Amino acid sequence: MEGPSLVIAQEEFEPFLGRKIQAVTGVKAEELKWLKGKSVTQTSAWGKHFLILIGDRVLRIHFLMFGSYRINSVRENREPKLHLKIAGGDDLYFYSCAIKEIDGPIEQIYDWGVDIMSPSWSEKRVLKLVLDRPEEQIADILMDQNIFAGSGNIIKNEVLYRLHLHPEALVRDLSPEQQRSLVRETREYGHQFYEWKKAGKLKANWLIFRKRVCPRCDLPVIKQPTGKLQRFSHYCENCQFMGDLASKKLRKRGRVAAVVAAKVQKKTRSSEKSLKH
DNA sequence: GAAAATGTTATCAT
DNA sequence: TATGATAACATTTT
Repeated sequence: MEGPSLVIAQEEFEPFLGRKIQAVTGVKAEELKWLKGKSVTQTSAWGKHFLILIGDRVLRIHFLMFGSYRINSVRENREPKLHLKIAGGDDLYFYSCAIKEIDGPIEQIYDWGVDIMSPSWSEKRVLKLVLDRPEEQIADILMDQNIFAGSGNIIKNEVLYRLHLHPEALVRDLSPEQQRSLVRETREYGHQFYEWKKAGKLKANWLIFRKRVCPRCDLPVIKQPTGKLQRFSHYCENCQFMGDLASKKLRKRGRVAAVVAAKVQKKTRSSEKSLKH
């Protein structure tokens, strides 16, 4: 689950705030039985962390790749990690997720300036963090939760495709404009993701992720692990480039090579000339 | 039915 | 001590 989905979760949990927890069951019930009789004060989200505040205690839920939650419906043949029975007859279920109590207050442990979904998101701060890592591949940068909290593999691939950037391009090979648009577009796409997901149209709007051919040029999509993280990248070799500075360098190298070739040619010609004499 | 995949964390090795 | 590789976890989709 990526960041935008957690914002939706947070909205869906609002009706249960301040209502008494009548019963706690599920795999983690024993260690979480202290929840009984209490009520959720607030929920929050930072990146992919779903935070449940109960007074001054904080539960952190991470859905990882396969986690899910249900409100007033159960998943068949599955035991929830946690099931909260709420006064008034509502039920909250958490499946296949990592639940951990953490030490608050959350404002001191989380920096919302890097959360792509937060109103406190700071372009300046994020750009600085990106520029601090000139040698890294941008595919790795977009998965780094300390820089783009909430961004995941879908967001990574879609953003890079939209910007015509190759996943293996290095931060330092991007022009300053490209570096800035990388930062802006990731947040922008996160919000787009949120709207599409709420409308049930997320998959319909994927351009490159899990696609067979490039929607722009019809060539086959490359799918291979990239960077130090070795997560799969989906990209088009024809439409995504290594960055403006990288291509400038290549062009320059090309020009230098051409000049050298011309010199060699000239030299050869003149030595041929002197041989004739 | 195998393999990959909206991902992170703990543990062991270097 | 820090960095890196590997395993563990868990379940739907391809």
